Amino acid sequence: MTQIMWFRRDLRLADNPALLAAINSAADGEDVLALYIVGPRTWATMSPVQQHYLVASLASLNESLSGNLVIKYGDAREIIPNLVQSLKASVVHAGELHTPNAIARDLEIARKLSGVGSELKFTGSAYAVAPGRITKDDGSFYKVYTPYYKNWLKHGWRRPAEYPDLNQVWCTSVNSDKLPERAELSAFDHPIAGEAAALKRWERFKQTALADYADNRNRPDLDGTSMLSAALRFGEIHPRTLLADLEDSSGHEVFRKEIAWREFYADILFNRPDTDTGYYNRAYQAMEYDTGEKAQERFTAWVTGTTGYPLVDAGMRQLRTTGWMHNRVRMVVASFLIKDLHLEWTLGAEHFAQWLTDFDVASNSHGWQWTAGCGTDASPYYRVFNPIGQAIRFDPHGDYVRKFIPELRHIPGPAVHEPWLVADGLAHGYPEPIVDHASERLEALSRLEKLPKGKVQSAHNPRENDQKRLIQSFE
DNA sequence: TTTTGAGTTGTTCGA
DNA sequence: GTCGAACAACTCAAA
Repeated sequence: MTQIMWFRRDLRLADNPALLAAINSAADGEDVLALYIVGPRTWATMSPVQQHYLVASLASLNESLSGNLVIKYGDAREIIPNLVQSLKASVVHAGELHTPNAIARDLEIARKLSGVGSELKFTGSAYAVAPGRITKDDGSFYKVYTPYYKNWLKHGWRRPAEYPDLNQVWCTSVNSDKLPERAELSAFDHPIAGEAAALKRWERFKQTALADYADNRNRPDLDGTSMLSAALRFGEIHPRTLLADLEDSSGHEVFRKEIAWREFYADILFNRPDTDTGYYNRAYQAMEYDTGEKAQERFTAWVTGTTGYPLVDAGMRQLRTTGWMHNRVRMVVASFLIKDLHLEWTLGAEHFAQWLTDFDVASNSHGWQWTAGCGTDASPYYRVFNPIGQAIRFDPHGDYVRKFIPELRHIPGPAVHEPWLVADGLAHGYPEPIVDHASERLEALSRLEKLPKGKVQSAHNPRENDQKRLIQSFE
């Protein structure tokens, strides 16, 4: 008999309750299969940076498991039941996932397993407080961040789980599949994947940047953020591990709130699964967007970082070359796509999904919807980012822009943010602005005013009962 | 049921 | 250059 540990978004050994459950459940004579499954459709839509990061993270996990990680390539709906039958596995252990597609898939697998006398058992999740657990007195979920945060704090979380005993007998009778070839990476630096690298980065962030996080987190020109987003997305480190180290000072508090934002958006998506790609506030479906050839050209300029707005272009190029973009810049490029180019936020969300190594459907979709105005925030309609104002404020010396835009490196200081005002500023091929921000801002405001006023329409959620049933008691 | 205060991240304009 | 007001109306949470 075999216990199966199915790694998904928890590519680590430390503080991994599902792994602990698998090892502790293995009775005398039972081994444990450490398994990861790469889905062909997922793989095909991943950017080169995402593919390389995943492969590196799996290699790191495999090393921690002394080479006993088995990687399969295919549909988990087939692979899991087949392995259960061939190994006569009694239980498949996993950390619970809370996004709509994962819930549907896990439910299907759970049904298949129960049909053959086995079980898909969830222990733990990717969150300090699992989605669905924080509710108001009437049982409904919070739609505003601040009261959610207060209750999230009050709810609290467990201490990190103990380290597993690796003197476990691992199942070695299953062979790994070979993954398809990967596309080549750009020459830029990329984050180092793996649990050890994540812990090291956290230690370094704590010592160098956490104290000033409240001030510096908005500065893309500084090394002021944790750079742990990809590690959190792949579960190389658990938010509990971070929270356990935080104190009461200002920088620590702001960082704690960022962790809570991640959990808030996961909770919103869990309760409104239609918002993975759909509008949270459906009144905005009536928004007027540009279409046609000109819109297509503008979208291409946005994607390739050739809009003529240096901060926007630096961010878009950082995304494609490193697989990451600073949070402040994400808001600026999002605002630019939606309010300056008048294109639908879903286009931007899809592009981010393809290129961000830290892509997380809840944070991505709701981050975009926040900017678009259709998200949970009661965003004032007049909130339109000025791409030049933001650049001068948050990249005050122009260092960030020059790093990612070689055509502008000859312009010193903050003048780089308005190269068309500098003699020879556009001499190295950098384009003129493709739109005029001042007039596009007014255009965006006028389109927003035309939207019908109305209550946020909550879609019926046909999977609600299934989701409630899947909530385990760990968090 | 009604009421009250609050709601991540902004910009512009005029004094 | 700095600073406060204005930019809508609405939903949400809690009393």
